[in-house]
Amino acid sequence: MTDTAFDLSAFLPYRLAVLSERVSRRLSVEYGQSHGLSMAEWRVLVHLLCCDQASVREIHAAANLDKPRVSRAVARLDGLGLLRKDQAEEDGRLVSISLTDEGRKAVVEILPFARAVEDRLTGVLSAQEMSTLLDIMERLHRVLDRDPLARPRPGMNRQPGLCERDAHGGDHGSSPKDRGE
Amino acid sequence: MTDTAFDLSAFLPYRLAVLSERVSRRLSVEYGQSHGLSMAEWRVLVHLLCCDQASVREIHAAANLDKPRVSRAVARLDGLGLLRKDQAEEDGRLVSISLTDEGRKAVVEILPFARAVEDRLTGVLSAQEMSTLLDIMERLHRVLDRDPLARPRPGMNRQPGLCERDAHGGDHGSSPKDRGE
DNA sequence: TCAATATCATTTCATTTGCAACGATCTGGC
DNA sequence: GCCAGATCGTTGCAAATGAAATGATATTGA
Repeated sequence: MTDTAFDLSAFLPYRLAVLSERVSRRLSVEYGQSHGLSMAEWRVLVHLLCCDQASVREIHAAANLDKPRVSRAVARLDGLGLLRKDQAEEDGRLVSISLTDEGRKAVVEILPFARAVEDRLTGVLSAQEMSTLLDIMERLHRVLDRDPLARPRPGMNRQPGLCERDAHGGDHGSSPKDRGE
Repeated sequence: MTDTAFDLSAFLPYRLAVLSERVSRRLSVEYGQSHGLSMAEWRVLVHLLCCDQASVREIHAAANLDKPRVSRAVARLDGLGLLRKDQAEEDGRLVSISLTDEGRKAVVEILPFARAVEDRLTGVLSAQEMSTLLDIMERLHRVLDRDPLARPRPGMNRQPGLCERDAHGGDHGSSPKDRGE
């Protein structure tokens, strides 16, 4: 048992972290340097572009950001005039968040550059490799889905490509408390 | 041109970030709850187990941690008695960092659990899928290697599995300043 | 109707983070 | 030998982070 032999650089969690961080940082150049946005703010804007109207909770669930981060990102974007916060009519607790024209303009401006970063990455993969990669990632997620010590998977639990529209239709989760949100 | 259609959950950088963060957080349970270590501290210990003796700079380069993080992690681990800081003889600037027996004991204790997390992940992949995944990740890195706006790739630049032993043999980098470290 | 509980968004607060600056040390040219 | 420039590790400091607390609103059940 050669238990003391361990190569960090071959450790899958480490490799994933290194690649992911490098990609994320490269992407952040596109929304950071040109528009002064943080990653959280970028994700909020992108999600709103797709969903058109969402609550803090929905963004939290769909963009892999904890609630305080969403709340602060939304507050700053509101101050910048990139989005609007309206009180939801059907539920006084919810905040209905939607892009302003200026906000939409900003995202649409950034989008091609973000796509370009992604395209350069996917450009070195064949269609089948891409499909294999997504399949592998999905299966790794499923391992964690079965692991009680792992966090629940964010967003994209339901049909992919569908932007959650069931804002208030009751809670799907099982945990009784506000814990962990 | 359907420019306003954009699904965050299908965006590769986002998918990578979500998976990586979930895996990292699951792993952190193993070294965090049992030994009260942070991710930086865990990586420092693991690197030392392999390299046996290293400087802050080497750990910084090999473990994907910026210099202040390494410095602080090392300081805390020193306070916990898990490692030792000696002044390097050949260069008064360098600090020679090495595990204490207690430190080695701690890593070796954690290692099986870390491996178990990795094994559950890799367990759902065939040998060929694993090989494909590593190949794909390597190619994605190479895209960023060619991108001047991306960060240089950390560590594992040289032969994989080789623990850097060229502590003071001159600088390999090209940038003239202390910038970005 | 009213009390008990749950959910939503925000805020509080202690900690962590990361960039830049710093002092100390080493190297190379003169 | 000596001085300019580079590198090493640490620290300062402002900003980001995240767990828990808070206040407000909804829902449930008696």
